Parts: sequence; structure tokens; C-alpha cells
Amino acid sequence: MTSSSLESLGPFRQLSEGSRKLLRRGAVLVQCGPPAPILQPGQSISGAYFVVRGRLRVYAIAPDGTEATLYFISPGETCVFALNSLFNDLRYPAWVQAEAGTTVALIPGPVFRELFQKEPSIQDVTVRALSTLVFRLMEELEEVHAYKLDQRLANLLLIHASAAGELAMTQQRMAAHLGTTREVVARLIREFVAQGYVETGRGVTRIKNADGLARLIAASA
Amino acid sequence: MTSSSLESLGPFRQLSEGSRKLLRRGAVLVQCGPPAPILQPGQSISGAYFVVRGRLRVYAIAPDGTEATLYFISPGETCVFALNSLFNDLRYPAWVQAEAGTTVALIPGPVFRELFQKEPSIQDVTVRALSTLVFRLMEELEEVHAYKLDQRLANLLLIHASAAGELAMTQQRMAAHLGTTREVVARLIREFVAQGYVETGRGVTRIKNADGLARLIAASA
DNA sequence: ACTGCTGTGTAGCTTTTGGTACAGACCGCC
DNA sequence: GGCGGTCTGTACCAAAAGCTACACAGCAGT
Repeated sequence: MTSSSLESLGPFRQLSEGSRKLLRRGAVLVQCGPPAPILQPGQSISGAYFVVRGRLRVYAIAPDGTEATLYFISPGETCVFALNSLFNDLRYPAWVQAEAGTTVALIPGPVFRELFQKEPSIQDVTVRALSTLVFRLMEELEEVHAYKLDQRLANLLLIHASAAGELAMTQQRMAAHLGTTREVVARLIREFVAQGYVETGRGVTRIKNADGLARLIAASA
Repeated sequence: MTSSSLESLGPFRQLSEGSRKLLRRGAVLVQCGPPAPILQPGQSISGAYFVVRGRLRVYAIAPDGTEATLYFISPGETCVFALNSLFNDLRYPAWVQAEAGTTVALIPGPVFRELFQKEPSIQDVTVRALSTLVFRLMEELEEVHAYKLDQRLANLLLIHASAAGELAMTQQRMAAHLGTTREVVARLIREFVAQGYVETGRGVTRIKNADGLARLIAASA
């Protein structure tokens, strides 16, 4: 992998100095066609990850088999889950899954550690990445305990919908994201449809009244 | 505050090099008698915190007023909540409260940033602290979605009980910790008493059968 | 002893969420 | 067209958790 081909990638140009340095040194590109599992709990980490295109989903699986998304890692973000394990010699405690068409740059552990020692810009990138992750996790934890499922579902629809107000996601996946079951999602969506907030189709949900959803989320009860 | 008096403090001797360097440079000790709020959401951070004695509790408050503990910071740990805001110029999104008898060392923001640039040992301390926090938050998030309240309460009792199997904590505080209400805690504890797992007293809960509680937690249902 | 405060015990009801079960719709493929 | 798989719709019941209301117990101060 040369730096020129890396630089030809879309988001690369907007990256910080630290991120570019990371990628120029020993990064190996990994492409995913279909959604694919990358890490399982207990697996040791072979390096630091950097999302070039697509998205990674980090999630937990309960003993009864239900999933729940912990957080996402979007393009241009250093993949912090690796850093934890790289520095603390801990096993990673969650599953990681790449969405379809995701490209990930893998920086070998020793290379990353060496760069982290020498380069202030890479320290900066690292701390920012961890810091952002902490915020994201705190937000998620707060959301889980402060909001009811209908509000969290409304939020999911608003946040993840395309500009055209469409969300291409099955109810099964929404349920997995929220840590609940498909039936519950279907019931809540039925209510949204009755209120005229959304329309449903196979594998897609269209938002018809974003304000209505927003008001639902804001309602304190 | 001189380094000699800092070193006289109990946990100080076991600290890492980075932590000691942090404390020798411009740390201001802050003592708390009774439990006291330290930070409120939106408050900007004046420096990095380091817990010398006692414990900090970081928690969220839902619109309806119920609290939920996000994580604790124990003695000898760099207080990472500050680092987020120090590096990202973000406001801190949660409340922080010091338990009774807590001593916190406050390192001014500029001093910390300067040390972070120069000292590898301080970079190390910082990354470890953030990393640990990420793990703690992930664990908590997983627990919230994978376990029921009775299991989480049993876990709370086991984790926070003294060596003698006593937990000096009112049910109100347990409820705030778990993000629920006192009545629910009372109901669950009643069940524990009926099973012979615990005994209750005013402001204290005594564990009589730790194995029973442990089995309850392990039960997949 | 009286009072007030804080903490616990309990009952009953409502809401929310989860679990089971099944019917039907859409889609691609042979 | 027929078939199998995936996705959605829905009805019903069960469990979990929250809400309200109130009684009482321990403790401190006057």
C-alpha cells in the first residue's frame, strides 16, 4: 500500500496530520464486501484500525442472544477499540462488524506504539479518538436510561435517515441496534404510522413528519 | 502544596512515574468533607483532576430527575472526565460528585497540556486512564442491557460490600446508582431477604449468602 | 416524652417491554 | 408459475418496572 493510493481515497485529504502519518507508515488496507465480523470478544488485537470508508459497528451480545450497538466508528476516525487493548494488554470485550463496502486500514501494533512515542500529532489523534469515544459511550448510556424505547427509536430514525428522509434498515436491525426485539420495533413503528410520522416499506422506513418524531423525543414523559 | 506532603499521602507511593510527575507540578489539593458536587453539565473544565483519597462519582440525571451512575473514579486514578474537555474543548456532559472525605488534586489545564506534550510517562498515564474509562463504560452499557434489575442490584451488593459483607448505603442511593426508584430496590431486597441472601438494617445491608446472589447474577434468565 | 426527619416495608395499580404464535406480503430464483 | 426465504403486521399473554400512597421504625434534638 503506497501513500499515493491512500491519498486518492476520498476522505483522506481532510485528515489531520497525525492520521496521515499513521496511514503512510505500514498501513495495510482491508476491504469488506458484505457485512463481515472483524473482532470477537477475547480476540487479541493485531494492530490499530483506521476506517477509510464505510463504517464499523461495535456491539455487545447478551447471554440470551440479543444484540445492542455500543457505538459506531465512521470514516476518518481512528478505531479506538484497538488502542485500549494495544496499551492495556486487555482483551477486547465486544463484537465488531464492518458494514457493507467498508475499507479499513490496519496499522500493526508495534508500528503504532513506536509512532505514538515519537509523534505529537499521533498522540493528539489518539487522545482525541479515545476522548470522542468516551463522550459517545456516555451519551449512549445516558440515552438508555433516560429515554423510553419509542423515543430511542424515533431518535434512531432521525439520526440515521438519509437526506431524503429514508432509512434503509430492516426492523430486525433496528431492534438489534436498540437492544430489543423485532416485535417491539414493529409495534412502535405501527404507532408512528398511525400518527402519520412515518411510512413503511420492505427494508425501508420513510419519514413523513420529522417534527412529530422530534416532539416525541423532547416529551419528558 | 509541596511534593513532600503529597508523598505523605497513602496511595501516592504506589503511583506510576507519570502520575507522580503530574502531582509534583502545580497540583492544588482540594478536600471535601461531606459529599459535594464538583461539576455540573456544561461547566467548563479548569484543569485535570487526580483522585488522591475517597472517590468521585460521575452520574447523569434524566429529565424526570432520576439519577444513574455512569462510573466511579477511585484513588490513584487520573480523572479522565477532565481530559476530554481539556483536549476537545467540549463541555462535560455529566454531573460529578465527591464522596465524603475525598481529596482531589487539581492540575491546571495549561500545565497539564504542557506536560502531556513533553513527558512520555504522562502521555502513558493519560491514554491508560482514557482507555480504562472506555472499558468501564462499555461494561456498564453491556450490563444495563444484558441484565435485569435484580441481577444488577445483586452485583452492586457484591461489588461494593466491605470485606465483612456489609454495604453502608441507603436504598435511595442504590436506586440512584442503578437508575431506578427506591420502591423497586425495596421490593427486590425484600425478595433477597425472603431467599435468605441478605439482612437489612437502617442504612446498611448485610450479605448472608454471597453464593446465592452470585448464582442469581449468573442465571441467564 | 415529644417532634421532626430520614429511612424502610408494603400494597395495589399502570405502563412498558418482552415472548409466543401465526398470517401475509414481497422478492429472487428455478 | 411455484417455492423458499426474508421481512412485516398483529394479537394475546406474561413479566418487569415505575408510580402513588401510606404505615411504621430508628434516630437526633429540644
